[in-house]
Amino acid sequence: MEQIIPISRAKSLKERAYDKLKKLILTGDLEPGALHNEKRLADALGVSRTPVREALLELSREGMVSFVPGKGVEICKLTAQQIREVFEIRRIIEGYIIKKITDRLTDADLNEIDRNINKQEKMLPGTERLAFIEYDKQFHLYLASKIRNQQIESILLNLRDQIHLMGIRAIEDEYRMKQVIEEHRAIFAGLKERNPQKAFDALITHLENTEKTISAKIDSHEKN
Amino acid sequence: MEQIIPISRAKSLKERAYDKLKKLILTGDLEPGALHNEKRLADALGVSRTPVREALLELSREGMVSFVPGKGVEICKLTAQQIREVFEIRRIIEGYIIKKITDRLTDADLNEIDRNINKQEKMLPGTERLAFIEYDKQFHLYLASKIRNQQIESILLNLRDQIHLMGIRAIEDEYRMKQVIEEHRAIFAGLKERNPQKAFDALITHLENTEKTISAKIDSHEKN
DNA sequence: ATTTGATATATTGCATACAACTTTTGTCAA
DNA sequence: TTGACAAAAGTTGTATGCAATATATCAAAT
Repeated sequence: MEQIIPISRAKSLKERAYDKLKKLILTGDLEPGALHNEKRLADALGVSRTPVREALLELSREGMVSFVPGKGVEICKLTAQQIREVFEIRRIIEGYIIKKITDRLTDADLNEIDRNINKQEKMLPGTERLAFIEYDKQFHLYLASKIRNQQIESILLNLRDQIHLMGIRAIEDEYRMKQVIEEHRAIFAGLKERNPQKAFDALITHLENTEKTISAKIDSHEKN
Repeated sequence: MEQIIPISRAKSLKERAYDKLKKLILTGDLEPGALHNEKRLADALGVSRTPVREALLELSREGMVSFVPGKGVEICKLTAQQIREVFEIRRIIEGYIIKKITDRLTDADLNEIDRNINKQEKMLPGTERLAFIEYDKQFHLYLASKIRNQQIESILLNLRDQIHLMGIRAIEDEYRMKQVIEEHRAIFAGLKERNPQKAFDALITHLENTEKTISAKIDSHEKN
């Protein structure tokens, strides 16, 4: 029996350019609102314009950058409207998911979720925002994976980049991090008790609090 | 005051290639499962590979085609799983939308919806599937536009192409077309009465019936 | 007959050159 | 000083050629 999916296929230059650019955006090294052109980005990455261009097209579809005719590509800024929209979608979809999966989760699933929360908590004193956000992503996407609907998963995966971008700006203090862990635990409690409504309510509370935190931070940043 | 958005800006070759290819796929002229290569498609469209390639990348992201290494691009087939997934998302999102907009719709909105249904009905005797599907699209997207969440609209817009593909195969008889119109009227009735639950129930019924029709057709087609 | 390996063929991936378009700059006139 | 207009610079859009890679073909050996 052969391995169908290669363990680690060689990545194309386009994919590497995509990964690299996305990372630069998500870490904030490419500042929102800044203009860049394909040539300069290509030179910086040491490749030609072609793969960079294709990577940028992909990023523009995801809303990370936008092409400005005659000027270059702009690293997208977060707007209050965008935040509102993202969290409205999350409440709809993630809310639906959690109700549907509550009594389907196995003990192994519950353990996995519990482990995730514990690891996130242990890592907390260091205040490594990027790692913290990564754990948050795992928590939410793990729940989504249980619904067995790839298109829903990919919708949430796309939103994740925007959420990451928001998180990187909003989660600056350890206080909110502690809150997040408590809120995750509340969701977990609902799941463990096989109580869909409780899990749902905890999730909505969590999403609303997160949205508030982010909105507050963005508003104060926008005064420039 | 200048017009910010040009009335009809010149479309790039990439955009025209995208439109053309999409049309060919949606009309069924490019058969599902068939393999094509960039060169041949480029020649057929009378442009170079570059814009065609970028159009194909866009289409692959929308799930209309998929790149098969060393062989070409494959026009995607519809699977039973895909149908199930699309309609699950529609129930979640469109269901949420209709509840939220019911008591926000103006009289003008209601008239617009009514006109849409009437036009669709009038056009019916000719049994023009493509036009019929277009009216169906307008009906559902008009409701979606009232929620004022661009990201939700774009999610549904993306699904629309898949729905179109399904519809083109499933809506073969005039009987189902008449049913669709009745179901749209039932949704409209709920909206006009400002009764969210009634509108919601009618929508869910409509979506479930549509899914059943499509699934039945696809199942019988798949026996080959 | 089957498997193995080498060769040939087809296709994409990438680099590069050029054309078309947009913005910016600078000059000249009112 | 301001406005219009022309020239210049910068940027993307597109075509094309070549390299890399994957698949298909065919012959030879087991």
